[in-house]
Amino acid sequence: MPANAKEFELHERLFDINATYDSGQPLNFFGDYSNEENSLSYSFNGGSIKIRKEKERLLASYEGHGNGIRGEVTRRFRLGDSLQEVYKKISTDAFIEKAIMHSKGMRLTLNDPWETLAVFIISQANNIKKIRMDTKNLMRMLGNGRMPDADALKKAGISTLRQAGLGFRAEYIKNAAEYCSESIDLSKMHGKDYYYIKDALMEMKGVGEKVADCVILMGFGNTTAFPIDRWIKRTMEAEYFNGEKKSIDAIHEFAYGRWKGLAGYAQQYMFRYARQR
DNA sequence: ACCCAGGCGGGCG
DNA sequence: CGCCCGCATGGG
Repeated sequence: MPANAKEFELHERLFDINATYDSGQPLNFFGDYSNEENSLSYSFNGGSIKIRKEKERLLASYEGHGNGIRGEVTRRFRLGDSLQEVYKKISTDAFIEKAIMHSKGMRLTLNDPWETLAVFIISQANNIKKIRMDTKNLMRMLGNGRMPDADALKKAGISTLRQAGLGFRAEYIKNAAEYCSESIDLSKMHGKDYYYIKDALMEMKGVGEKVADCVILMGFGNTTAFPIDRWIKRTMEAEYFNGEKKSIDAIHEFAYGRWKGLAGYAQQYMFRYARQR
């Protein structure tokens, strides 16, 4: 650790760093994980934050100038949420309990809304390895190692975006970048109503219900949102509907009825469990 | 060689 | 509505 990186302890024991990283959340795409020291790092305010565990102690450090790092980490990993309380409330049946046990200590993360929107546009009909690769390409080519903001992406040519590996999603990203730098200000939408944000996001061509729900959950922190991708749809149909095909609307209704304002947590645990099984 | 991937828009019946 | 298809690209 460099001399200017002061390390401090966070008093949270229920935190599985590997599960949190390896969960298809935005930090899985623009953060870095080290196997040797079980640490997760990501850029913040021109510097770099790293969290790691030593025995059962959770430690964080920051490389660069700045303060408020404790607040950033607390907010980013939702340390204000008691996972024990969350588990108690969403443990409605044996299946979800298995999913929870499988990733016990996985934190839901709260990320920058634009960055969340961008990575989940890239995620369409894509796999996690390649989403990560595409994201890193954008960071290297257009963002000086950080996720490029809407302005930077707006100025990029479609051919550049295709070079980054985005394929047909290049048009969607370009479109979203224009919309977010000209027509709406995502940073002013925190705390707004679920449907208000959802409608605003879905104005963009290339942003459908799934991507919008991901942004509401992981970009705005509304845990009512329940993103339904192909894994969740298959899993929900198998576990809760006797294997019958169900519409997205029907699954949403069921999930909200069952897990209420914590449906997003249930979704994240189910997603990781389904994918790793 | 083939199939799949944290979808979405558009066209068709 | 629901269904199906193409979309671009790399990994298994």
